[in-house]
Amino acid sequence: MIGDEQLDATFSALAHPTRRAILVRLAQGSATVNELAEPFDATLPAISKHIRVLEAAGLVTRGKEAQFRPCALDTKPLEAVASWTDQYRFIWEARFDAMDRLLNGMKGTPNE
Amino acid sequence: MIGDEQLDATFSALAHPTRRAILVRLAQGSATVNELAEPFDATLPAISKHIRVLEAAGLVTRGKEAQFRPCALDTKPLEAVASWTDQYRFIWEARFDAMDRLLNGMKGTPNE
DNA sequence: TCATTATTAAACTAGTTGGTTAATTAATCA
DNA sequence: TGATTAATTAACCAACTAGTTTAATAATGA
Repeated sequence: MIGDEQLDATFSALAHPTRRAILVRLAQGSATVNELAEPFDATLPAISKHIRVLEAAGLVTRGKEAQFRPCALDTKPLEAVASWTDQYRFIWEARFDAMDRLLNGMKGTPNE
Repeated sequence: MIGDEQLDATFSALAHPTRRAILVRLAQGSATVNELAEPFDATLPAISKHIRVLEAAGLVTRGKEAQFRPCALDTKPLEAVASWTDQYRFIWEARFDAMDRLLNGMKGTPNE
């Protein structure tokens, strides 16, 4: 199970496009801070702070190799997000099913 | 498809426990602002502001009935979150599969 | 009309966020 | 050792967030 505070940290980490872009990059494998910073206009300290936020949320783990501090993705908090959203899935699937019945002209509704 | 800004708004709306609790309540059906505020210690204006944030993210839609402004859940942004997290699913499923092979003593790995 | 109920607006505050530049730490390399 | 490279820390700032209290709006009901 995942606590409220863990979800707070995860959602707020995911709320920034730069941080989401960093995660997309890390999905392809580990990278150093400089490598991660390269595609962005922001300064290195700014990226460093974003990485910290991701780390605090448990989305990124860090190693230590020579003068590099390689970052790696940890998907556990994303699994937690996925199972949180799953609690609403029945609602949008119900909506989808209703749409589907409508489009197919089959009324599987109570009054038939 | 969903833009970056839409995801920003959605994730940051979901980053607050009070707002997530409001959504849980709304999953059971529409409610007025006062009904939504009832379980919390916060003042009514505070809850009103939270609802606005949810509304701005498209997670809540509002009606107008007499002096009530009933809130209803809209799951579209949650679907967007679910499909965003899905792009990482292969990673955690790979991890799960590896764990599974390990526990079952079957080495389906390259060197065999 | 007047009082009540539901909700929002206004004004303010403390704390956080996201960014900057300049300085510092720490490891490698010549 | 000294220079270079990688990354963080410090100090600062503007904008935003989450909350408050008090006041206003708007519809209902006596």
